[in-house]
Amino acid sequence: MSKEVRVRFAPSPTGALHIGGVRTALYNYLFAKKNGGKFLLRIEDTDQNRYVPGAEEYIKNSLEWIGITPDESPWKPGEVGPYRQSERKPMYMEYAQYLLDQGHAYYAFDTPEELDEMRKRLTAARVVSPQYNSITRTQMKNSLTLPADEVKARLESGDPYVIRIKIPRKEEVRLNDMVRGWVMVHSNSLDDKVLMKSDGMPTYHLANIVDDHLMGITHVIRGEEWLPSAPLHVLLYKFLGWEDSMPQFAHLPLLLKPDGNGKLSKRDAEKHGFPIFPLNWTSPENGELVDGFKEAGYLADAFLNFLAFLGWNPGDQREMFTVEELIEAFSIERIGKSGTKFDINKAKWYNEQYLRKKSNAELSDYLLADLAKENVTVSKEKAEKIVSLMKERATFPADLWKEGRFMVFAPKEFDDRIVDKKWNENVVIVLSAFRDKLEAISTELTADMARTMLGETAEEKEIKLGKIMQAVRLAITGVGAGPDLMQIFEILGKEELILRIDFALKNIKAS
RNA sequence: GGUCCGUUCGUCUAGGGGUUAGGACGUAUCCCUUUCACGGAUGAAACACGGGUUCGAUUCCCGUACGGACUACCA
Repeated sequence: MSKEVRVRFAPSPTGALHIGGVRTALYNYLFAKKNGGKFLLRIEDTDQNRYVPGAEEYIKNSLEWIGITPDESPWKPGEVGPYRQSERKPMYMEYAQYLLDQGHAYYAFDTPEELDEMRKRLTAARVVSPQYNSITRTQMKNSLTLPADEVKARLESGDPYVIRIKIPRKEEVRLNDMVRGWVMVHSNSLDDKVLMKSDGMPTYHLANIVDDHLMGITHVIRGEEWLPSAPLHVLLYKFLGWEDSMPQFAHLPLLLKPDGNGKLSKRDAEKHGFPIFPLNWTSPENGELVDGFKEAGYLADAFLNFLAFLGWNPGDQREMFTVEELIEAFSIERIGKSGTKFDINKAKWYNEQYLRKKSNAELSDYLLADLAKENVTVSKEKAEKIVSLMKERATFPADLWKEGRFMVFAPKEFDDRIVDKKWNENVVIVLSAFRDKLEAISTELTADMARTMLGETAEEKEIKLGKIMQAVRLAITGVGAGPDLMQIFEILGKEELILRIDFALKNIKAS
């Protein structure tokens, strides 16, 4: 029997969660659920300088918005906590010490200035990539070069030090990535990465391996930017004696800029006017507010569906998926290898599809909320009617109101272009006569009635209805295009219609 | 520069030794609609290049080009 699948999403609380991060979280979630496993959230806050207040909550809220709440997290601890690396600080030294004892790590006392100097010197000597490695470490101040008593003295006197991994020479490091296959790297190209910082905190590399091990992580699904350091991680598992329980790796393709090349950034989002964060984010540093997908009007299920398809596909031609269906269909084998350019049009398309699937009742809540902001109230029933007319033409819930204001507010101005083109005597004749007929009826106006009445009126006046239809629309709505006019008439009702016709007749002047 | 990863329509992708190289977004045209949108139909549009291997390569191999990631006491 194989052990339970456990995966984790491990972001750093350094700011708003980027859409790529959300996708990583989603894939982890889908994989966990597909395999009946657990999805954990671990906060990687080992860099205290980069900690941004509010970022943790933001991550939590973002995941909750799309409904992928972790099974274990700082807010819902399981058995393997704490779930914040800063709170796990005391746990790491033990493993660093073990590596030290095994000769797989060493103390290094070089100051930042000395490191800088070393890099400058190597660059000047035209060394291709200046790094702290098996060659250069022999010229630096560390427990490999310094006499044992000096090392001891330095440690005892509290000299600042870091612990570095001692990368072996001439060793082939290989790993079998679930999306990329075998990746091989020669240890000579690896450098002696810092494992423990001078502030006593582990670096990502150590913390990550220790935590994944201790938390029973079986699969590491993360962005491709980690691929170059994966061999280092494999070495660490080996040195710590955890080779047998080493998780399987899956490195996800990157999300790329929509134009040109490179990794998708906040800058691109601004440039093209689309969101890049799931939720609104107000930077604590400068108070700047960046729009999130949610606030921009993207529906959670549409966003999730869209996100799932950024680098993955089910292998058949379906593309509308609920979370449950995604879980069912998901597999790492079907994740693509190449980077994915971000296309906001596809996101909009998904949103339209999901918007149309929503019931009028549900959608009317959005409309009612928007109306409330302008201190307007209409009945739920009327709101639903408006929504049913508007939803086929909306991309975002806000469009319901933006494009349908005339359903509630009588137009005060009329589109000049349509006035110029379509407004004439015939329109005035038919509209006036229609208005009087409206006044004469005693029942509620229905769309069918309106259609018949208007048709008859035009016939009586011997005017082609087609010639004046758009002008009639203009008189009632102020604009030249929109949903079926007769349906609008029904929703407006005859009193409102009469008022609007009177206003139009009085205020529209043909040029 | 070095290491690693990648490359099918504009974009996301399916496919995989013999296919009219399929779908979706976008786009064009037409139909529907007394408007616009929705919807429907149809079209334009792709295997980066060069060598192998093979009867045959877009598919396998090698190179080249191009793109990307990484190259911190950041994750």
